[in-house]
Amino acid sequence: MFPGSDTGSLAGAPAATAVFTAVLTEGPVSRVNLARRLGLSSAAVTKAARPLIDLGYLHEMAATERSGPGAGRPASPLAVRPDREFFLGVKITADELIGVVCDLCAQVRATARRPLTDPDVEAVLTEIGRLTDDLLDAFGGDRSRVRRLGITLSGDVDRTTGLVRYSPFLHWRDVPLGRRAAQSTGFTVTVENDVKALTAAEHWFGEGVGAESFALVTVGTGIGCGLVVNGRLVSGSYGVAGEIGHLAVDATGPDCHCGGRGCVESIAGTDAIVAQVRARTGRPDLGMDEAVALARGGHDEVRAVFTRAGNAIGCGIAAVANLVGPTRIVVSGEGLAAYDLFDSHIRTSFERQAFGAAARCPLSIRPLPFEAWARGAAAVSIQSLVLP
Amino acid sequence: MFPGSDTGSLAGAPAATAVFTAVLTEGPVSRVNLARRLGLSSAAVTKAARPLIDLGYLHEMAATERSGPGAGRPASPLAVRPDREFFLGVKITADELIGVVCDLCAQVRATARRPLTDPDVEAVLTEIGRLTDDLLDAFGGDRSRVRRLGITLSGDVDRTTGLVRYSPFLHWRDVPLGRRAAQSTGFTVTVENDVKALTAAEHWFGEGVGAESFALVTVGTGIGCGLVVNGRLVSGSYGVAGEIGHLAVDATGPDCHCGGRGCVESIAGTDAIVAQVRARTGRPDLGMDEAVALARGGHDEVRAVFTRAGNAIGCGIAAVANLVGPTRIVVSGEGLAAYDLFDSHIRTSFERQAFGAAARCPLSIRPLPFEAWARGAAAVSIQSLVLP
DNA sequence: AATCAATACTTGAAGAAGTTAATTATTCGC
DNA sequence: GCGAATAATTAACTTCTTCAAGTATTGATT
Repeated sequence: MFPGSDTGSLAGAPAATAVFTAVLTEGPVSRVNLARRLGLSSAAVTKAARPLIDLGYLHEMAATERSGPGAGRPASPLAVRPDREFFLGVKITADELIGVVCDLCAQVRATARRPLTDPDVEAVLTEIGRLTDDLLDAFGGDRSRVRRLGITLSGDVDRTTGLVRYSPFLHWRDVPLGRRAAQSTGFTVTVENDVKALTAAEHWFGEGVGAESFALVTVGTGIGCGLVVNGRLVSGSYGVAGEIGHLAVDATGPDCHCGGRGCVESIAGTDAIVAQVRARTGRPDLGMDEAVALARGGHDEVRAVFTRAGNAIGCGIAAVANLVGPTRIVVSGEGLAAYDLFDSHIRTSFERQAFGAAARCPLSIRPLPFEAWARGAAAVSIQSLVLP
Repeated sequence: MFPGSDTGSLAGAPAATAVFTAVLTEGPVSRVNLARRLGLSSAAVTKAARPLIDLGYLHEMAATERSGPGAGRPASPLAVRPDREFFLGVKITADELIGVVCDLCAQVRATARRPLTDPDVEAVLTEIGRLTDDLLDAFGGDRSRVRRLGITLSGDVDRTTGLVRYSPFLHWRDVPLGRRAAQSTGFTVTVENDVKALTAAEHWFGEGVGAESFALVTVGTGIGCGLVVNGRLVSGSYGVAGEIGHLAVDATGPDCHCGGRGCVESIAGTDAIVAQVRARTGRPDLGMDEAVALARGGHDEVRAVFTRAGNAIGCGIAAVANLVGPTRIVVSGEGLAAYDLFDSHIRTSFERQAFGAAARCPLSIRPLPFEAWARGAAAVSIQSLVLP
């Protein structure tokens, strides 16, 4: 198939795939440098790079760094042409679709949203079609360069077939979303679980770049975790992986809706926090924003709820560090809007509970921009260029 | 290098390595079957198999299964010749060396032990030399077919270089054990962490065969876990992985020697159990055997200690299932001598705490024969034939 | 300015590894 | 015995990669 064809993926030639992926994720690199990193000869890199350059995916940059005192021919580092191709990303939530257009470097070029009222498959497909139209309008660039669409949602998804095995919030079972969306939109479609997609995005284009293993923790109503181990996303044999939210961290903790007890999510999930704050303040109508306001205002009992939540999250993250030993960990999600209330407790509890040198694992705690989830969807679409 | 050379490893030709590994782990298989599993053409399998047969590692078996109603030429399945080569395995513990001789199929052919009194590197090397001599004597077979030695111990080990980065129980730091043992014994030496080696053994030759992901939990004084994800052993970026013993499962639990609180090991480790039983019975001299006897005899308070321990272990295992979603899990270790006291509590707690379909993960709970640890060492030595 | 050493990249021949398609081998059911 | 079905092998070819040699470009030295 590749090289030469403008129709499909860049997969097919092992070295070409490796070269493209390395340039995409690790920025401009010289051929010699690539050869060292990939365990190839520099001749192989030269040959693998040529068709990628000819197709417009890569180009040579002017030399930047001087290579030391002694001289030598300066490198012509290879870099990605971000404008070569654009990618749509759509994240399906319970009440809306969030969409972005990204370039080849996963930079967001346009965004759009649409409310979602009906979880029926046909209705969702229709809305996806409208959203992609909106996105293309907002994008304004060359539409012929937009050929791929990534869709993500919470649930058990088979990326290779585009099948949604089970999605609780949409009440879907075995929906061939990839095939259906490809038919209705005409794009090449990739479907992936939302947390895994966000993890993949961070691994290729964010703080996880270059990490052999990596974890991304999302904090919100649910608490999830995406894992990269030995350079590959962890999928889980029974459709379950990264369920950090249902680790048991408190034997005397509350019963969780999952059937377990003392789960991280039943202590630190957004809903759980609100429930606890309501119980302690005796105000059954109170929401998250008020809870945060009370805590920031110094209400001791409410603060204690956030402290306990932060500790639970820290224990969960420490569990990830102790079990799989990621090179780095990113903590994110809409639950971190109240970031200041959690941050130090997460860190303290993580450092106490991480075993030995695992405590050295760098922890980035930061909220996500709203379109990050949709960017994750676009990122898996970018990955579909080179992954099988 | 390979094919043709009798000197080194069988690595070098990707397909040959894959074929050999598949035949080794998945028993006699026909070439066509191998081709399907490995994604190769049957021609490629034929070519890859020939040098392995010529070197005496594989042979053709007589056809066994009839291939259905309609007929066809019967397969000549490829099988491993167990006697082609033998492997030494040595596990270093705090007070003794345990050694085995295994054949190519990881069947134990001979065993030996030596007490260890001095943790000094030179002393350990000397004892390893004596133990391998004892093993060869006990083996009685063709010594020229014994060329590889695997050594395992608790601690942070770099398998690729044979470096023991840190081993607390021997007080070793940065000991090049692989190189030293190779010099002193003349064997090709592989060094690996003991739990990882046992996991690898179980993955290639035990209950983990064929599993894309797999976990082995060892229960004893320490509680550890080896993980295989996407077919590869998990190493951990900071020398930490599989530390299931230091997951926090009880926010109100005892302080652990690791600095954390409510760790599985501080509740369910052998030492922790003994300490709790001593405290509850007021008998400070009591040992594990007496504790087990009391529990079996129906002493309620002592039984409660074992129940709590089983629950903690179950929570830890559920954490593994929720995070990495292994295809199957084996629980083992000397702490399971009192297997009957744990078994049901481990299962109950696992099933309660495993999220959704993760509870379907098959759990094998069984004690280990004493030489299993040394067999793990031999297994990594067998793996060194084909792994880089 | 000419030369040298160092580094980056390219080229073409040669080799390794895999594929396809045709061929041979062996069995069952008729 | 014959045809259908399955397994294994062979041979020609494709693809990818390396090796060894050569070209390109720079800074430092003379």
